[in-house]
Amino acid sequence: MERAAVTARTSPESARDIPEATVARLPVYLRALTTLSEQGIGTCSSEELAVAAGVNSAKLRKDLSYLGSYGTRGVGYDVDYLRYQIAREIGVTQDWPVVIVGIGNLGQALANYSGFRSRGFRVVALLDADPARRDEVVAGLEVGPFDDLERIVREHSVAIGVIATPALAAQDVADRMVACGITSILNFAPIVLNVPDQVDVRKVDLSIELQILAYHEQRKGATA
Amino acid sequence: MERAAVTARTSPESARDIPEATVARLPVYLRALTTLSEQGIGTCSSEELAVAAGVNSAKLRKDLSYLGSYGTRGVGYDVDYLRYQIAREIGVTQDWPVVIVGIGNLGQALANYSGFRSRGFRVVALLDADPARRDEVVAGLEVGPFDDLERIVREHSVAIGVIATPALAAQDVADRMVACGITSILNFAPIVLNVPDQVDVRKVDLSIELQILAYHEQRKGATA
DNA sequence: CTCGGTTTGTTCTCGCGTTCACAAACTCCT
DNA sequence: AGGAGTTTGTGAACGCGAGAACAAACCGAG
Repeated sequence: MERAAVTARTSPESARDIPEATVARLPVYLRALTTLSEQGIGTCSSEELAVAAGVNSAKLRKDLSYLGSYGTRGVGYDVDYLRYQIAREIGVTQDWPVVIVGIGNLGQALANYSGFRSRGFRVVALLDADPARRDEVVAGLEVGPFDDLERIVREHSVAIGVIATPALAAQDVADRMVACGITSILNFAPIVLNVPDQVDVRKVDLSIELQILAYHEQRKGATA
Repeated sequence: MERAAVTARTSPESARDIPEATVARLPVYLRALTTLSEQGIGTCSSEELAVAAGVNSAKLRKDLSYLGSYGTRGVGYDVDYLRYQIAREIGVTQDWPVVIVGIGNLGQALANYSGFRSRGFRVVALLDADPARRDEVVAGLEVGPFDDLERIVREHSVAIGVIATPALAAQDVADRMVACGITSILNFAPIVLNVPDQVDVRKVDLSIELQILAYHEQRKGATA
């Protein structure tokens, strides 16, 4: 498979601009490939992978083409090879340290979520401002005071923070995270965070998702 | 999510085709308006509301224009009036009954999430296939057997189901939900669900969100 | 009543993302 | 070796959403 090296352009590798929409789908492909691999499937066509990932095959091929030419015409894709290439592109071949702030119901659920560890993320600390939660052990980690944030980030070179606090505390937590040098935030609090441009924020909002479903549900009822 | 143009004609109001991107932002505006209202603010301009919602004001005005003309030129929007109009459009002026299946860490967190009740959703049942979880009381509700699904859906006219099970069980749960008449599913399991076209599915995937952050994080490091 | 200042609703343009369709490239069979 | 059958990678067309810009509409002062 030295062919890949031939098609490489000016930059050594992986420095092309990948569209945001494609980036959002790469993890889906990665998961589908992992499933296929676990089923002992060594090769798959773009059509098979597209079905497994829930997209259309043309889109899949175009997405993969941004990474390079990792398939073989007339044959398809080598499952493990493609899986590695996507993982490398996303950056989950090594582990990313993650800190979770706010260890309520949701924070505990996140801490216990096995999908993180198996997908390139390692929870290095659980922090909570509430002294009542201090020293509880969740998922094998002691819950520490929020003020430990700076030390944790420094010692573990944490770049990614997860906010699972109530809405009122979220902005303060975000500010502190940014001050400590965290540059990517996953926010579960139902509030719009204000952060500098160079910091990436992704929001997961449960009630918004339900409201979107409710809108469509309402329209279904109207036509019936 | 392709929403077919079902009834594009003949409707008094609020039946216009609202773009999917706009629908996804309406709940954000709704939340921002609620916050403003709680602060005692009676009127706001598109610029103020846009800042509170984290979008640009031209986009906000365009979004609102799909609903109708609810503002006053030279003045702005009446906060409570606009809030009601958006709530009505989304369909959260009445309560939607919701059933949650899979009462592990995440399911419990969801059951306890107060944002549901306050935003037009009412959790009517918690179900789990595991007998060990049976009869536990979570958020004031007894955890019932998964086989109760059909009865619950019928008795409460449930249209929206939440799946918080492990990946392996999720497709079976979805199939059963569809068979019972549920037409909107919020899926937290890391798997692509296969459902009929008329059923809406929204996916919340924690590790995918983190992987997207990791991709950008990796690129930041590469340039620095 | 009129005029200046303000803010909405809408039109227009541009860029991104999706999809189609097909040439290029590979395998297998004869 | 050559041709038939597959499947990838990509150029081109198309549609949707974002943002800029402006006319229409409203308020208040004089």
